[in-house]
Amino acid sequence: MSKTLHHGLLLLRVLSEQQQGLTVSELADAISVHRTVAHRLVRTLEAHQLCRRDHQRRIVLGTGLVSLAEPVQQDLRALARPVLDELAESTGATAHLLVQEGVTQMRALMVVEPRGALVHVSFRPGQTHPIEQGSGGVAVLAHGPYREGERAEVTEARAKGYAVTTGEVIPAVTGVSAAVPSGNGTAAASIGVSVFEYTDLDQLGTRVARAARSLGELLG
Amino acid sequence: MSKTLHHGLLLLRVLSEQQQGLTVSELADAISVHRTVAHRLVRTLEAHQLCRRDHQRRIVLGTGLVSLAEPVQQDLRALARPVLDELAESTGATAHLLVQEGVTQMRALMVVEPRGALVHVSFRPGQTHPIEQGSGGVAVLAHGPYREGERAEVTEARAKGYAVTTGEVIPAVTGVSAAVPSGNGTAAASIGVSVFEYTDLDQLGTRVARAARSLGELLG
DNA sequence: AGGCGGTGTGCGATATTCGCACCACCTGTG
DNA sequence: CACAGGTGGTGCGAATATCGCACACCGCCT
Repeated sequence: MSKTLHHGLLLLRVLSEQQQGLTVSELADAISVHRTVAHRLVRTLEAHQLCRRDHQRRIVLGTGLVSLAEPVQQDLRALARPVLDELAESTGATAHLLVQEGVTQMRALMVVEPRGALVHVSFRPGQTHPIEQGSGGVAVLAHGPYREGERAEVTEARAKGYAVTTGEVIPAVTGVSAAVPSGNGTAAASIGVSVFEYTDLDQLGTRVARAARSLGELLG
Repeated sequence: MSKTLHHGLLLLRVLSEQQQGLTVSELADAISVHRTVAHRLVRTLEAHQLCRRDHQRRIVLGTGLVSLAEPVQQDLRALARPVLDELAESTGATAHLLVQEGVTQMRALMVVEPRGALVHVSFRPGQTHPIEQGSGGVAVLAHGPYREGERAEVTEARAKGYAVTTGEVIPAVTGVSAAVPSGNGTAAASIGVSVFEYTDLDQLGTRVARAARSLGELLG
């Protein structure tokens, strides 16, 4: 593992968690390197437009990152867009696409908020949470074979075709998700909705499951 | 400038331009380093989830990038979202938010496509082009003082309040943009629409200019 | 003036990286 | 079946890029 690159990437992570901007000294402290080291790293990041100085000369993330992030899972996102749009519109709830990250985490890749809904759940793409928690991870786990000691919610989701959890990722918010099947039988993604409250859970579940299936078919 | 970090960031850029995936050897050739060096850099990037192996073991960008890119210009994007939505909806054209990058470039930060339009322009956020070309850059230049030898389009845009160019960024596409004023009189961003053809250019211009002004007021 | 906190820059010591050599694996081929 | 040619991965000594001290500068406040 490259130490210098590692430190540079740590800087980016620190910057992404503190969007109000940081000084070089603060960055150096945050990743436990000498101030001059952080300074040289920042210069390099600036040259790639991954960070810049704001109006107060504090260091913030740069717009080059949107260019880098755009192609990430481009095919999946392009296909998921209309599916999520339709799901958000028909349910009036916030629809999301999650992908498995490693073996223990799920990451939000897309979030589509419904138009016209007076109140709806809102959260940002990029967020991660343990795969055992939340309806998306449960749905992905339920798409795999039965595992000794799995959560009851996983077993139930395998039977029903969709997963439901409440308050595990966002307090007081209920998630309803289904796994997106990929060609070889595995599932590394889920589609779902997040709601504050619901009336007909089963109807929500079948709609989510249908959206997940249709995305799976689009993926081939 | 840190050489190792520089090389790692070059790898990310190469990966972002070739989304079909690359091998370690190809990456090494692309940035002119030894294969083992590229290998070590890739390992470090993988550890930060900035790249991963796809189903064919080829190296592609990782989802960690969406977490890093999310907070970029978060305040500006959050405020611009409803303005762009309204602009795209009312004009039936693709609306975009561009920001100045350095002194010579403009970068697309947001693109909102109209809903329900049968045909519309589509392009990806993150793209950059010279500030002299395209309506967005012209609008930003026109917001500044008169400069000797500036393009006629800039002078005209300063008089009209919005800029119009055709085929300078995307062939056969006409852009109509206005600068987003920021508090201290400078403009580092523009709002605009892209159309294949238009009927009432002046109406389009006034709508764009109104959207840009309203975003400027939101920014304070 | 003087202290303080931040930024930026040479430069020598040394820790880090470089890149060769080597091994393992897969695949198509004579 | 042996072999060539491609990729992936790993020790390890030599080379070099990095580290971090020391110094200078700037703006701000007391």
